Amino acid sequence: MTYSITDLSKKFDLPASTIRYYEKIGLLENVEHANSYRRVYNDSHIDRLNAIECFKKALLPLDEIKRFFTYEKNMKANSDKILEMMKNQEAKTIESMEALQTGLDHPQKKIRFYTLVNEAVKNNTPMPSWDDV
Amino acid sequence: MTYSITDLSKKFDLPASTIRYYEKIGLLENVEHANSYRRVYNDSHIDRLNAIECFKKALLPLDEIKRFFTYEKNMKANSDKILEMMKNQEAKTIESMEALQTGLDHPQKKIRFYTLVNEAVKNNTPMPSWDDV
DNA sequence: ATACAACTTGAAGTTAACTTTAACTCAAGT
DNA sequence: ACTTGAGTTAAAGTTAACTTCAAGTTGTAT
Repeated sequence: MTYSITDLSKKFDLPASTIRYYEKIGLLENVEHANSYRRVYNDSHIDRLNAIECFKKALLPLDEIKRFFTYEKNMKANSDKILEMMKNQEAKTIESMEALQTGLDHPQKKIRFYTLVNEAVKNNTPMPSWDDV
Repeated sequence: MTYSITDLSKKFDLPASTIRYYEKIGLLENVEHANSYRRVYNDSHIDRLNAIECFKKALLPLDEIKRFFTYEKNMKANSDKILEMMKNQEAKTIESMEALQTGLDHPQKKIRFYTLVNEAVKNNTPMPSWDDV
């Protein structure tokens, strides 16, 4: 099964320019150019793009994602490095999630406060104070 | 109590250039310039920077943070907008946390797999397959 | 008085991850 | 043969959030 750049563009909801860009920076490899012109992709590229999208969601920068694929090519020799990288990323992600939670506290307090403000405005009752939340 | 830019720089672990930049884009307001020269900050700026750092952790972009402060100046008139903004941000943050979790699944499976690879290499036993994780 | 450290300015430079542009190339349909 | 549409290239432009730079200013210590 082969795919055109438009097929991938639709499948992954990425502009064709982005897919070309990923090839340019080495994230997508071994892309055939039919008649030395148009790009032709196969299932290995589908797998690769799935992995890229997954890592992007995990907030890995593209150069780290690329480094992962480089290591993965010889996983026997690089399993240590991959293991370290993944554990590292796991730690970062958890840290990031905790930061998000900390960041949420403030907005959530604001939400409670401004809900009270809204009610006060609507019911023409006295404004709340921060002690009320 | 007043503070120099270096005081704030140390307190918030931000380069002075960043603090000047925040003033430039309107995130820090009403900064006195002593003798129309050096910047002098007060406790309101400490509060503001605390809020900024909090929102940054919650991954709010600087222009949204600025918009928040603008609304907050007249919270009675803008409580609706603030409320909407905060709920919006809460939703985004939760979405982001879920994406992080999804992104973690892949690395975590890799960790399990490469742990097995590591063991196989060290013990000179057969390599694992993906079905083993 | 003068040197120096700490500060100032506006403008240009940086990084990541793309996007846009301009000019070009095919293959297929009319 | 000609147009069209999908694809190509290299290079320049974009956005966010800063950082760096060059040149100038001020209070304080010698």
